[in-house]
Amino acid sequence: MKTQLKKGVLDLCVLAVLDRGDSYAYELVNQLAQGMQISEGTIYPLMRRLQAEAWVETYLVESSAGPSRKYYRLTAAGRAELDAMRREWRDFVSEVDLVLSPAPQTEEALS
Amino acid sequence: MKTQLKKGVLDLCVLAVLDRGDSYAYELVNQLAQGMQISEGTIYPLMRRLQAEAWVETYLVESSAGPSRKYYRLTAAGRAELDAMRREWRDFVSEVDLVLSPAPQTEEALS
DNA sequence: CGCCATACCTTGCAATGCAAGGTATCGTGC
DNA sequence: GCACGATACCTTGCATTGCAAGGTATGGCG
Repeated sequence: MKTQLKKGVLDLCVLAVLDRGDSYAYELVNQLAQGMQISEGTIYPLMRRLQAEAWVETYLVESSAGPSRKYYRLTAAGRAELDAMRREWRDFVSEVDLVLSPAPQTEEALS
Repeated sequence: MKTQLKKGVLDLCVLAVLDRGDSYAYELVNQLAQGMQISEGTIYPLMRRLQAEAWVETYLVESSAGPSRKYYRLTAAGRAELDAMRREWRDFVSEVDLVLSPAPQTEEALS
């Protein structure tokens, strides 16, 4: 999957996944990696940004099969942002599809 | 419109517009700027990239209202690339929409 | 001649995805 | 006990690309 296309969409995807239930970075990578391809080097800085924006908050949970997991939970602000991003995404897709669709030829263009 | 979302889509949009007829950078900006917001600082490096990939070729046309225009014409390779990019775009949108759609809850998740 | 629109272009910055590499914890097998 | 793989965290440096800001040149108009 083309790297550039993902820019600006991964935030949305992560928030959407978190909206279905709390999770931690390592798990998020594995979930999203199935269809989207995303690596650890991407997710950790990303989660820091989301937290810096106060869209998520964290809590530690000890694991019986490795180090403690840092779980992320959507905040109210995060949920609001998710809604806004969903709208932006829809508008963006519409806009691009409009450009991609064959333009209705004008009368003079048909000569 | 969010800057990051455009990354990787502008190539596609420009190729799609050129597929409807030759054009020059200054005009492309004005056309795309209506819905997409794109500036000159973006288009000129972009056109150079497209040309470097041999997806477009150029020819000069003198204008009666300013300096000569550098027209861009899609090459056969450019048209093939456009088709490939259209498919990538569709797949990408499907993938993101899949993540955004509420996941079908599994039996155990419903406990 | 000055000014605006047209039309070209470059430089430097910001954002972000990723590969590569590093650290620590836990269970399993020897 | 100890090596090893899986789990889980993290950082550094690079590549790509959109954009603001600024620069140059042409042609028509007052």
